[in-house]
Amino acid sequence: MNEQITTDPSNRLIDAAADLFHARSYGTVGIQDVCDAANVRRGSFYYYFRSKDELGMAALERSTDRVIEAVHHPAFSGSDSPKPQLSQFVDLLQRYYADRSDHFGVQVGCPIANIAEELSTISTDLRDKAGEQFGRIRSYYEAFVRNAMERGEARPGDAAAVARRFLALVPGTLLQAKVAGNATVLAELTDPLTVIAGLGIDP
Amino acid sequence: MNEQITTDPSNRLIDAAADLFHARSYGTVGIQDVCDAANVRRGSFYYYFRSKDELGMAALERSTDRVIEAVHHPAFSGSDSPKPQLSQFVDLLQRYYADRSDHFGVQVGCPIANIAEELSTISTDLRDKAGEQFGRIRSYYEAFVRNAMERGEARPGDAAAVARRFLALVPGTLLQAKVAGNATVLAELTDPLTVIAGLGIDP
DNA sequence: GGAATACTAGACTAACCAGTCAGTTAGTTT
DNA sequence: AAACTAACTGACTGGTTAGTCTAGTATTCC
Repeated sequence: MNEQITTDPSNRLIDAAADLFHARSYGTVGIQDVCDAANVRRGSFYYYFRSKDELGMAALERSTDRVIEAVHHPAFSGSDSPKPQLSQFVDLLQRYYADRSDHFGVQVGCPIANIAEELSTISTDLRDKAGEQFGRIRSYYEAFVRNAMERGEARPGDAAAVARRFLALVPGTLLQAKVAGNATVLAELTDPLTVIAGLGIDP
Repeated sequence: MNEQITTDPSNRLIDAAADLFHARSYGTVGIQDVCDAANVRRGSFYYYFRSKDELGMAALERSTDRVIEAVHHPAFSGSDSPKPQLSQFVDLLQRYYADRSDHFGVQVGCPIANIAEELSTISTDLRDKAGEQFGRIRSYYEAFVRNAMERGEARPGDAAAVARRFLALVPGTLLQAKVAGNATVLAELTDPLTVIAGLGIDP
């Protein structure tokens, strides 16, 4: 599905790593595992990456690319008004993580949070890279909130602050789904996001 | 501070493990490290615990004990009205994590989320134990919200659902603090918690 | 055709890991 | 004092790890 033999080895390694780190963890996935999944010989690995950390950073970026492409971009880039945008966002989010969890055979959480939680206190490089990826996602939230405010459909205020709350709530909810072993909590996301953004305060 | 030589070896191991897993991660902390910190000989470890996972579960419980004792219990057990309770909660939370982060020399996140994120897809035992610990904390939130609703100081509704949102938002915010390397986002917690709970909706 | 570059690959190193086990010590019971 | 037992220990095992090294092959450019 993701690991075609047609792409170059470097990309295959990144794809495989993004998958494996997401499904398991950084620590429990060895370079050998990634190479096996990417159909690359272990000796060749260090031709493409200087270290496991470097692969981890590339995998973080790849994971973010994927989720933005599947969820944030389609949900927030249209010309819909904020409320349907938000419910489409939650819808796509649910679908994306249902797909991933199905594919891996286990309920997974946010791939960035996964690595960030495991390694932020150990590697500043990976911590910074994770922060960067969260920032990419936050900018989608911020644009959404700012637009909603400008349209007068959200309570006026600090759009950046609201975006930070989105960014805490969404991976937090994904973690609860992961711990519960099912995705039911994700369905409840629309409500608190709506409330936090102060959407539809006009009645 | 936590590791007195006066307590029994089992408790010293659990305390040391809770600290080390919190400061680093489950995977990067070896049994040798825990034994060194607890002043227990490595051969003795398996007299007290059957496996590293068993120690991990005990450490999860210990971490929850600590944070409840320092934050949730004092904040929510008094007879204060909901609003000051909530602001005291955020206050104590900030203080607790400032202390821990100072002690470890690095900004840490939620210790339950730490292990849960790393291992939920790998060990169902640890996943369930983490879920159990989150449940203990959730019950504090739920009691708080239910009380606020009964007092008529919060928008009536599903107290359990609101508690679940608290449980997503708080560790989520702690993760953002960890990734940022500082605790500034924690100061912003009162506001979204208030809004989510629908506190003070009377004006 | 020959040289340079891009890429592949397996063997190897040195360290580390969780877990086992045979055995010792210290204290109590009979 | 002999037998028993709980507490404790260092050495060991089998396996895995990230990363290095060197030799090889394919491709491309001159």
